[in-house]
Amino acid sequence: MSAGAWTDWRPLPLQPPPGATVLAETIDGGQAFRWQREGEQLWRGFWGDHVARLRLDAAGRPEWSALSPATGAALTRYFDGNGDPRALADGLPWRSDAHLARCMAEFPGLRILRQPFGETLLGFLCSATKQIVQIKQMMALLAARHGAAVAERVEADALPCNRLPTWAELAAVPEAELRGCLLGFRARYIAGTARFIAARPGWLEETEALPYAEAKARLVSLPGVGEKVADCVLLFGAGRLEAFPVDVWILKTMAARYGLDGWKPAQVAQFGRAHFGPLAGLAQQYLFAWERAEARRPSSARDL
DNA sequence: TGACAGGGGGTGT
DNA sequence: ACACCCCCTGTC
Repeated sequence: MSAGAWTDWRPLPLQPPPGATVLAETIDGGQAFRWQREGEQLWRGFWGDHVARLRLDAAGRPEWSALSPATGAALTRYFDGNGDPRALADGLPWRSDAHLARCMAEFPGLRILRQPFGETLLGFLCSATKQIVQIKQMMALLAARHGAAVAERVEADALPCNRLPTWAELAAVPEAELRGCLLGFRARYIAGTARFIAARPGWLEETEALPYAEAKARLVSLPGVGEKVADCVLLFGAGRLEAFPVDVWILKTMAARYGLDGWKPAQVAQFGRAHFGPLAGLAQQYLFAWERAEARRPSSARDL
């Protein structure tokens, strides 16, 4: 357990540096569910055994402060674990896809996070027919009630610092208690998945290391994990940028911007992989960010 | 202030 | 197609 004091602020050398909008979209745009805004330019996030604060300095450069100096290296992996974001972006077909180019220009430096595999699975098991705010509440309750503390509480700072429960820990939690964490019908899925994983030591780690298709086949065998959830876990929790999760937002945006009206999710997924290539998941994140921004815009400006 | 629908980043049958 | 849970949000 770390000492209960924040380190000094240090630069987080991300290239290109994300602005406030892109940073918010990256950590709080549906990839991760454990970042909380603490101020206009200040965030606090949890992943694995890490707790970090993030902010932009006066020049817009990202800085971090944590409870353990080791969190610096973990942050770099968290943000840059999939490789150089500039090279990745250049590998997308923006030259021949005007809409994609527009999305990328709107969110320069948007990244796919490299999160811990197991807790990404937990997050997306909670995501079915839920919005981000509600998923975040579920995660917060699971961590507060069933996760171990990773740091002493900082003085003059009453916020708890719990990591999420491991799958082994979740396997020991009665389903009724899971329902108490706002999980609803997802509690049964999580309980079932926890029992499955707890009974097979090494299964999750092996799955993470498998090639995309084999890893996905194993994930969809878990209760509550279908195509969409499996692709989210592989994309956001295993760096498999070829994964192309198709949810209702992507279904809508692909229908509206790519003429895929009436296409089924599996067809859209096939189109996405063929059209966007091996980095289709990154393209998906740009499209998703664009649609989210559109939805927030006043409808009068949207009809243009 | 408070009740009341409506609908929500899917999955399983 | 529809049930599955139940909380959030917008509305009266």
